[in-house]
Amino acid sequence: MTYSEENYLKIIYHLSNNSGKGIATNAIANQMESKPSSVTDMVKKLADKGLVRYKKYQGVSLTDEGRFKALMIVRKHRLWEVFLLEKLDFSWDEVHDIAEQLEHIKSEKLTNKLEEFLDFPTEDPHGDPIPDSEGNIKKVDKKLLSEIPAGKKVICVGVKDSSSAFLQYLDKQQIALGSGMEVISKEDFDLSLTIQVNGKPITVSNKIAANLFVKIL
Amino acid sequence: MTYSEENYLKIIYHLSNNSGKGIATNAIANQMESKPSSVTDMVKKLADKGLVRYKKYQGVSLTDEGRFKALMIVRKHRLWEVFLLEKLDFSWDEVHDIAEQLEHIKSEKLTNKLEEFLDFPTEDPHGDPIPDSEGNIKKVDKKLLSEIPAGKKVICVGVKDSSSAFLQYLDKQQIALGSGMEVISKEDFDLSLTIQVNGKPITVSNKIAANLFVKIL
DNA sequence: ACTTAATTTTAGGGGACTCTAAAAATATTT
DNA sequence: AAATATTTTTAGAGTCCCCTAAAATTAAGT
Repeated sequence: MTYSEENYLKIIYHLSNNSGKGIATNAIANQMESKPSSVTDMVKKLADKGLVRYKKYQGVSLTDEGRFKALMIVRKHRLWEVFLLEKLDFSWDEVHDIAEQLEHIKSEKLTNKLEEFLDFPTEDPHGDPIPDSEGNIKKVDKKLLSEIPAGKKVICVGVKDSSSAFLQYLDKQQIALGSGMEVISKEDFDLSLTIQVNGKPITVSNKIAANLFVKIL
Repeated sequence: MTYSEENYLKIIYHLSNNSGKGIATNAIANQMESKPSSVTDMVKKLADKGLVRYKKYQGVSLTDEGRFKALMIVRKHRLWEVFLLEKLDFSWDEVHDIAEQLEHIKSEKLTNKLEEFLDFPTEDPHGDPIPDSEGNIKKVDKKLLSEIPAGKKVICVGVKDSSSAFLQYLDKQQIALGSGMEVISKEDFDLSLTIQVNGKPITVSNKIAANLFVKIL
């Protein structure tokens, strides 16, 4: 598998999560920062290799083999993120970009030894579960903060967007994985939330709330 | 810089070591496991970028900028080798191939943090010096075992070939970096050597001796 | 020095991946 | 349901890197 094929598989995997429908060419192109026509070409190639199912104009979905391959890339990505944070002292907003490169290193033995070196972590620094070497992945039940009604107490368990900008915002607000918070009120007009964190109330936009995963206590 | 350009630079660097002459197209092609015509193409590209000096039929040599870039790749390669051996418990015959991939990861910060994590090693598992972040590299004075006359006592300081096959042979003979040995005799016919190692004499072919670096005591 | 051999370069082409522009199919609107 | 808008695919082309085969240059042998 080439670097590019791996990236396509990974993105198709990330877009697959819920609905049973095929993934749209356009959606893949947006994530890949490429053009729909390029996606069509690549998707045909992946279909020839048996990694995706594809019918013209009907979108794409992963085969079992494709899903497994994607999971192995996600596995490597998240293990390297843990390594960068825990062993090399990177901050959680720096690890993603470097892991995008490291996820393509091909050596099963390396991946497994790295996992052992890190003491078999089950989550990466953004709260996402790490698949094991068989491709098993823990399903975490989590909701977006934007979907929580006023009055509920929650705990922060992950982020949807792992861009530097967003993660640095969270650092500034002293919000980390494990932070407890309570939804005080929700503004109907712009869907912004007022939440109680670290003992004081703060207001966050809907865009913020829609990128923060929480678990209801 | 692309993956391929980096490999060319690295190989030109390794071939440059002594003579002041340009490196032959053929020599590069052999190391790259590609064809001379491909080398000509790439070398033109590198020359356009100011990384090598190139005149038709005259061979290639690195510019200062090219040399620095090559040193940074070598630096990454050797640091990752140390990581694999010391932290992940790989054996010295396994680290080279994985490091060939890891050397292309682009993040100066990662390289420097890795170096710090490993406690600023000065040599890789094969005895080769590790360039620092400014591109300074220690010159080690070492000779090939094949050039040592009978009667001299030496210590093993490195290998020229780092293929699995050769390193596993050394393991089998219980020869490692730091092993002391004495040249007992040299056979004129095939240039094979009889050497005293670990208290007992063994005979090694010229091919073996020409791939083992030693320092005279 | 002249012929032969080896090396190196050019010429032309192929595969992987990407793009733009135009055509085809599907979705949406009225 | 017809017209319009959107999405998706095809067609053709460009870049990067590699190849083979043939031509040019340099090196070696007699």
